[in-house]
Amino acid sequence: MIMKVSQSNKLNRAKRFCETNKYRFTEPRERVLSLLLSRHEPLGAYQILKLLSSKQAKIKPPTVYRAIDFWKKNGFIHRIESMNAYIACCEHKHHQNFCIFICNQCNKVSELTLETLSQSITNIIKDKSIVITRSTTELFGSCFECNR
Amino acid sequence: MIMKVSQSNKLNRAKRFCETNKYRFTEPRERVLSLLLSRHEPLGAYQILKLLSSKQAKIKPPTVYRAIDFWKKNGFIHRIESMNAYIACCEHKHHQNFCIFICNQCNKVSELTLETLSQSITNIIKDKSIVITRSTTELFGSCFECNR
DNA sequence: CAATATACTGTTATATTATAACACTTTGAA
DNA sequence: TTCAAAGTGTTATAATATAACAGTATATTG
Ligand SMILES: [Zn+2]
Ligand SMILES: [Zn+2]
Ligand SMILES: [Zn+2]
Ligand SMILES: [Zn+2]
Repeated sequence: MIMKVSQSNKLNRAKRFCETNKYRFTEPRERVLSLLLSRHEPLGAYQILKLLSSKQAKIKPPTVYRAIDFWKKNGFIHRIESMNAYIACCEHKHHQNFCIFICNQCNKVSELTLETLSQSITNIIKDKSIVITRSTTELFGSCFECNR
Repeated sequence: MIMKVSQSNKLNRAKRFCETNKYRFTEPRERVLSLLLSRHEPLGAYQILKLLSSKQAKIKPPTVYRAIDFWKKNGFIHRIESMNAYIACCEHKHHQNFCIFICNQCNKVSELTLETLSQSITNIIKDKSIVITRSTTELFGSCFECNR
């Protein structure tokens, strides 16, 4: 698979992450993450399944879902809840203060860092004395490019 | 079904909404909305299905989904994307500036009005010159009551 | 080196969530 | 009364996700 430098960088980072943490950088894990890195658009689990299967070697759902779960748990991919789809994380910094933006027209995804968002969530929490352990924000619309 | 005043108020509002807009306030619609109003917790479509079915009269998935879609489209119920579940709208005012909070422990849902949230989204949009047509924010954690 | 524990994969089967398609019914308006 | 539109009932099936269990790869330790 031909990939851009940034993609192979990210894959290397993932590999190093595995080494550091004594997880295995196995074939299904590598293939799933590579695929998501190579196409920066949301892919459903069964799309991934299809794209990784050849006529001879059919991959099965659990193989894909396990790899997805592994990378998701470790912050390398995100699930887009309102689409049942997955994308490779493009930042790997924030993971609290971010939201996902999906362009309805070109289908591209970006992660927006939103300090003010997390700030406003923090504020409301303080008022209501609730504790937040997880949050997702997903925005749909049209991106800069599609917009002009 | 025994219901609190506020619930029957909301049901009446829904009924009036239908009259005003020439939609029909049909039996499946009424039953689905009543159920969601009576239990203010997230219910999956198939939970609704079960709760509305008796031994004699089994309801089928499309019946439930149609009612859900109808009320959702018209702002009377919300889908919680990260749970594949539905709740009755408890406010019916905002619908732009709100997010859903789900308590992991008691499973109660509340809708939080978040002007600052929409404000911070607005800001980021201005910067990036993108246009947002839809957004969801879902927060998970523990509520005031479960928290002390 | 073997023995063994652990993490991971392969496979089959099945659960869960959602929709397509089409015939039928209700309702209101022409 | 006829007709169009909105809505329901029903069957079948699509799309998404997980359970369960046997087998394999890898690292540890005796
Ligand atoms: Zn990310
Ligand atoms: Zn675009
Ligand atoms: Zn609401
Ligand atoms: Zn609670």
